[in-house]
Amino acid sequence: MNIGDVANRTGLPAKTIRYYEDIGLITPQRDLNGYRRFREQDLHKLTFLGRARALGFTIEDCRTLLALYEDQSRASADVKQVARDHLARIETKITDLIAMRDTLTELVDACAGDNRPDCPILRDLGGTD
Amino acid sequence: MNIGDVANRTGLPAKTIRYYEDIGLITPQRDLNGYRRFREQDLHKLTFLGRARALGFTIEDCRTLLALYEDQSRASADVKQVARDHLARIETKITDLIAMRDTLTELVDACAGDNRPDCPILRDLGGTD
DNA sequence: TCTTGACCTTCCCGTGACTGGAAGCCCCAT
DNA sequence: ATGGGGCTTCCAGTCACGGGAAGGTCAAGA
Repeated sequence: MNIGDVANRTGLPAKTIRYYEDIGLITPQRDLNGYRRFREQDLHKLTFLGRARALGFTIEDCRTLLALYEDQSRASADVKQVARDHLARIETKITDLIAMRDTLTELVDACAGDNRPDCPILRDLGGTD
Repeated sequence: MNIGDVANRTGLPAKTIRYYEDIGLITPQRDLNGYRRFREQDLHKLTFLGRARALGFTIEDCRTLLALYEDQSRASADVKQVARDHLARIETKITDLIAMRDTLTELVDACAGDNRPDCPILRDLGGTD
């Protein structure tokens, strides 16, 4: 299978697939003409990577998870730890974003949004209290 | 005032302040020895930038907001629009992150986290349904 | 057989908002 | 004069790709 077919079947852009090879996440074979030749195993890995990335895991997390995935003697505790760390980072991000959202919502609500210059948003940012 | 004092008073790293000058957000004067000399006006702008960045506005948003801030004849509607667009982006991010969090939480909860290899997290990622 | 167009290859640059570090100048105190 | 801290510029790296150029390959149609 060529990269275009793999891109179609995995939903990953060809560029991304090449990038994943560059950084050693996958190692597809090569045809005589230099084209990458993907086997089912590669497709499977790429699907794995696509899902892990969709869950927000970093590339390095993905590398770890992929290694665990392939290691039949892994301990599920190791996988769980990676996921839990990632979950904690996500929780932090959500908390931060919600704080931003709340502040912004207040400011937006307080702003008349007309053609006059007076604006609580700018007042807050400028610290003109 | 030199950059170190400004960094202390604004809480922004000196590197960041230099960067903001590089990209034209501020234009401090220079002493004869080449040192940046900051006036109150610069400090005020930097504080503004610090707050706007803390609310997650992009640098380009900040550039726009700063221009509006300095424009005495602005319409508050323009400010509000920038803030509302940003708010919408934040809401989207929050939604995405919450979806990730929920999925991850389910997976983490389902994983025994012991020394056996069986793991629902990897099963899900691998799509072995 | 030739050509067209879709595919594939590598390589390099750009993204956002900085951060780290090197090399070197400046200033003040001892 | 020497030491230490602060300042300067410039270059490179971050993360996970995306855009685009220059060129090789392949299958189908005229």
